[in-house]
Amino acid sequence: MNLSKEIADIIMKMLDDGDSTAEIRRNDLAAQIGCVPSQINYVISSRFTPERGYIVESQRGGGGYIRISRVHYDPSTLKMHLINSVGEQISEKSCRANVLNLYNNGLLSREQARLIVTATSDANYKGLPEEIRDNFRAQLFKQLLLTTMN
Amino acid sequence: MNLSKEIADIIMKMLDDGDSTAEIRRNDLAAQIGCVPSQINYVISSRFTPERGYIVESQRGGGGYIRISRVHYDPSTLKMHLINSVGEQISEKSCRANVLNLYNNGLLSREQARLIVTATSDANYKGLPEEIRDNFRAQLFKQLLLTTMN
DNA sequence: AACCGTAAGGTCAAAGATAGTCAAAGTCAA
DNA sequence: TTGACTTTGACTATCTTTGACCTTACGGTT
Repeated sequence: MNLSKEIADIIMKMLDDGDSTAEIRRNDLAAQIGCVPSQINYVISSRFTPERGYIVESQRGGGGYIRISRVHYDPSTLKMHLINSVGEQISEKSCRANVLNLYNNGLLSREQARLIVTATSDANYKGLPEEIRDNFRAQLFKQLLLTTMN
Repeated sequence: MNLSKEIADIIMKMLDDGDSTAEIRRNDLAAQIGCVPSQINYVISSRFTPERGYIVESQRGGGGYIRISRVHYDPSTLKMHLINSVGEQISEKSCRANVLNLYNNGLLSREQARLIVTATSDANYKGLPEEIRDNFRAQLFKQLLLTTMN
């Protein structure tokens, strides 16, 4: 297992244990794991992002800390944001990434995610003219997202 | 036996052994077999495709991996019969009726049924040439049903 | 209050570690 | 001979790890 995952797991564990809040001392954690302190920052900025539903606060100086908390956004708000941000076209890749993201955030069930990925896969667009696939996908993707709301 | 088959066999074996999931490290496997790493990609993209019931996830960088999982389905279900009975084309109406039927028989969750109806509605096929809509719908419908079979 | 030293955490870019893509070359059966 | 499938490797993209240097906070001292 790589360092980043190890660190992420530790933080996750703390979040699950307590009240959805993990407070760490960067240097101590780094020393405990045996890595450079900035590695902690890397893990936080790559995995505990606001998009994934985390809020991070920190304080420098003596008695400093990093506090990570998990928040729950209103699912339909997030989905509406996404729908609005998808333009007239979307690539298969980008679509898939968005679905994965929603799934990881618990905004789509596994079943839903799977169906949406299938419905927006180029593999199933055989026979559709290349130049309209991304348009069609965008249209369908937005509609499918809407279907998962309410 | 050629390389590709050898690699495919190894992955198949892993899928059979465990919980229908095989996680490999591309470079290691390539070294073990004695081929270039990209050969692994070739095997995966030619044999472990979504159409054949596999889902592939991967991660680059340190601690990277390729994870292949199989979605299995029970061929004796109504779904399989239905899939086999859907030909090259299907109308929106017929499609909807089938979904409703599956739902009423508890073979699809409400969520799933809703998504499939949306994905196969003519309302979302604006921009698609009339003459290919039913073909397209049939193709997508079958694939979506497969996706729900896991 | 102003200053200063120490104790945190923050940033950023380079180096390292994997995986992905693509096209050319090879193989083999029809 | 041809076409589909396979094999290779150069090049690319992405994620991780590390370390040098920067900024901020707190607590004494003057």
